[in-house]
Amino acid sequence: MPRAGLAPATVVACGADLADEVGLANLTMGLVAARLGVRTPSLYRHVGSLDALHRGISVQARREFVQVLARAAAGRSGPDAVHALADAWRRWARDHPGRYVTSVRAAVGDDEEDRRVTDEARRLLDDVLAGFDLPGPRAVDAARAIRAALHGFVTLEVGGGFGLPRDVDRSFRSLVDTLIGGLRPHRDAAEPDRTGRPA
Amino acid sequence: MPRAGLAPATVVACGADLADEVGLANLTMGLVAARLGVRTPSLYRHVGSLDALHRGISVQARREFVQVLARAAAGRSGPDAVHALADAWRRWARDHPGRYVTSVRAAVGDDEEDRRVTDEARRLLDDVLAGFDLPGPRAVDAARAIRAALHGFVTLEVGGGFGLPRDVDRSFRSLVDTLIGGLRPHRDAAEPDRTGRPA
DNA sequence: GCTTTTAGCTAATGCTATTAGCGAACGCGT
DNA sequence: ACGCGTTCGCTAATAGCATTAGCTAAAAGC
Repeated sequence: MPRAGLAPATVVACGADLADEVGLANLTMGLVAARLGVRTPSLYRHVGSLDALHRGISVQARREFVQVLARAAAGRSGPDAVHALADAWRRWARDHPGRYVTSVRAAVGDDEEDRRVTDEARRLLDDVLAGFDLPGPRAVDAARAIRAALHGFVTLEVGGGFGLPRDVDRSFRSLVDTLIGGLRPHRDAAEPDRTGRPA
Repeated sequence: MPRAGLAPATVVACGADLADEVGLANLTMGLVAARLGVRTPSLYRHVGSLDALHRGISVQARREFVQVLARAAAGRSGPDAVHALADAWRRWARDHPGRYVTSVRAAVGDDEEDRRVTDEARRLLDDVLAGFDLPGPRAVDAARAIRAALHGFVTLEVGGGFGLPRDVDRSFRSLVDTLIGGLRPHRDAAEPDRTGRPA
């Protein structure tokens, strides 16, 4: 019997593809094995468990995701960069729903690779926000706000959470504009400008 | 053998409690049965399947959630109402992580009860936003923005997505303020300022 | 070529959801 | 109080999935 020539990365990559196709919740060891032309127990030579497979997919997904975001934001700055980042974020989540779900899970503390790619993502967002000259704590708040808002939006969108699918593009742009509006460096604490226009 | 006196609502309520305690993903028919002092197959007299139990929990959770939000926003208006709503939203999600996860799932079309409570939630948010005098389409965008941002924030928070647990309160307030900042009625469409610096 | 490692296989275990079918408990009308 | 049909909770059984044990043969190193 000729060997299949698998490797951990092969199994993880296949799992990632399947997660996008059938949904992470329906991803099964048997499904991965079938696609790889192999019997289910054979996978355990390459990934320790289904949980380990999830973690592997998560790390791979984050790596890909960060790269896509970095490419989108490259050469841009300010609001332009934020819009580019947001659009890429949303598109990637829509194109890779399974990967996206895994990518949000908190990194397990003991996984070095995991921590590294997570840090990379944080740095990317910091870089995009650097042009706004926010003081330290406000930069943290801003990064969290953008992460939360974009994540929430794409989660609701792919989950069918929005009633009508119509005009979702416009709603997304509006959300991103609102976030950008909150990036003005002044306004020390928690009482924004309630009277004037943003620019 | 004396009967346990179960009812669909009993099983669903117990499932909701357990979902909060052990996480929705770890909610099992056997667990619910054990807590109710009953054997697993007995549950099937009251709920059709594990999936049906999830749907039941979802509807109950949404009902409770909407009521909490309504109570929080009652008697307030404008930014004050938005803050109250947001704080209640976040607190409820933290106190009921299992319920919260189910509550976000898209309603299945054929469930009348489900649709009703979902509409109720939408109306509540519309009411809170009514004080901002937003033109129709902008009100839709605003509602979606708030839903997305709050949902994303609490999801990341309960999932441990934020690196440091410190200052999360401040970040949340900052996010809500930013959202409120985006609720100013003018600014006709979705093209605020894409060229210069935000302020 | 021979040996040591290791990938992939079959067989087996355990957990979970779910169904079938039994006997007792309950509600109701008399 | 009594019978009677309905319904509840139970045991037994089936099926799917994750995972482990242990065999065999391919691959890799000498």
